[in-house]
Amino acid sequence: MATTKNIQSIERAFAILDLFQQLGKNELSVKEIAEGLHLNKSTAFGLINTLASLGCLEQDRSNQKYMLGLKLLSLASTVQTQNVIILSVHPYLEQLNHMYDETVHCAIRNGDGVVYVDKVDAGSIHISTQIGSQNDMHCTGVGKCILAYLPPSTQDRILSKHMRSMTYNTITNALQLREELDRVRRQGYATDNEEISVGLSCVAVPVFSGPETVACAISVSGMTVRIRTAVEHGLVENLKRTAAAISHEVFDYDYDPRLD
Amino acid sequence: MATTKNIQSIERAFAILDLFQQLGKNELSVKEIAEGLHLNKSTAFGLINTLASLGCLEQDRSNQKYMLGLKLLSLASTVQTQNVIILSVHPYLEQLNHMYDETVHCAIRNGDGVVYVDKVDAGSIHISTQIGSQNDMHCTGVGKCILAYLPPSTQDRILSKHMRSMTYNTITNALQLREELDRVRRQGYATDNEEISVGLSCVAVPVFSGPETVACAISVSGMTVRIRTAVEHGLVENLKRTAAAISHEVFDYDYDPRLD
DNA sequence: CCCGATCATTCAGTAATACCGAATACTTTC
DNA sequence: GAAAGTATTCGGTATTACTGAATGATCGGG
Repeated sequence: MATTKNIQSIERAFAILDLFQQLGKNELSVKEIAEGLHLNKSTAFGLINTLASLGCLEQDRSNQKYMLGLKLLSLASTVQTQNVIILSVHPYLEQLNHMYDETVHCAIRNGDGVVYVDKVDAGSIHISTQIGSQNDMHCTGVGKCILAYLPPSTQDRILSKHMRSMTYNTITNALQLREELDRVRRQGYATDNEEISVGLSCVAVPVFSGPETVACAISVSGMTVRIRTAVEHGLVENLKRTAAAISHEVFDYDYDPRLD
Repeated sequence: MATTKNIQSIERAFAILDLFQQLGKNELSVKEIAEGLHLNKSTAFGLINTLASLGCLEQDRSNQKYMLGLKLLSLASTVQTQNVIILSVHPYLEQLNHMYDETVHCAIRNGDGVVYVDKVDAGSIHISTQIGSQNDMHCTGVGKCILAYLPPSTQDRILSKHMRSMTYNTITNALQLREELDRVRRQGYATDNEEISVGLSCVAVPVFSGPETVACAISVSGMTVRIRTAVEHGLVENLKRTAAAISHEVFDYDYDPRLD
């Protein structure tokens, strides 16, 4: 990927923006940023000043600290209106939402995690996933769908990392997760059985853009009891059919979703 | 603002990201970017390569073109979970949404326009505003609320620009808009009477963080007939009370919303 | 109210960087 | 299979962005 040498100031600029996420702080001073990234104070200032003048950072006049700017929202908005996958998958999400009145997600791989790129909320209960949020692969339905079809070397790397435990039911053991991924491949869908949040379950399916190539994953999430009922009413088969339809319509790729 | 000289490569990097929005293209080649920004081809390549390795751009392997990356979604997600205004205003939006079952927005000034920073959808009809999208001030309720309280010099600059006509009812005349802004200040609320989209109306109020200082604006939008009915049932007063409550709770600033 | 401490901001010199143009590799088209 | 149009690499160099010290602003304590 990063074949040619990267431009230092751009890397540093985004490191500054990332720092807010990493430290979980909504305001940072020049000093804090400089120290956090081991930069000279005036170097940091130059970067911050540039980012501020571009609207990526904003200064709170009362305490001189900086926070993330609205320009970033605006850029994300463009992503959502331009990304081919997000755009073309959205109507299918709406359709699933109408069928079950549960929260429906679409997620794409991003590095060693997954990013929720689109969401249609249920009418009743709101699930607090954020569009754009980066999530682990091992504890989400969409994550398992994507992980299951990654090349072995990538899988190994991700599995060898520490897997955070979120609930009593999170799979944090590499061996166990491998079995789970095997099952995902055999059955053609993944579940999240209260593995990220107690009381919340989800069913997810991979969307293929080619053989063994997963473009994204879609899922239906909600209260565990409700999801169980939905599964009894054919949720899994419905998701598989939807995924196959997306593969066909959007990616011009056909496969048999094996509805057994 | 831009007091110190900006760092060139960072400006250029964001100019590249902006280019996708400006040209309305979801894919751009190195050549297109270089020409669009009058950069040397290999300079552009260096910038693009860096942005790609950071996840801000992604390359489509089939045609080598680049598109906006998911990293931008992730950054925006952080903005939404960290921005004090967005966070603290959200529950009030929910409350308004529950009362009228109409779409509720919160917008903040960004340069000479406004950015919708939060939205709660109506159950029935979905309005196609994008969180993060930049909008004109002259044809939106929230825009007029914000414009009405800007310092005269800023107002003049914005009013002197060309105002795009969106519908039969859009105010595109500076004199007429000044009258409208006067009314907004006197009445304490603004309306959008099918000025951006036919059939769609909205009522908006400014949220003050200090005397003559508008932090953001909130609005309730929907089909014109429904909004009219809501107004008859006290929508305006409700919005004013909500705005005053936000000013008090969030910004520790009290004023009399003059409910007459 | 003044003094000292802390931090943001400016400035000027310089080492290092990113920029440029040319050369090369790759793709597509005829 | 050649040619045209791109993307990508490379090396020298002018420009740039980095650094450290100086200045300005702000806050708290005496």
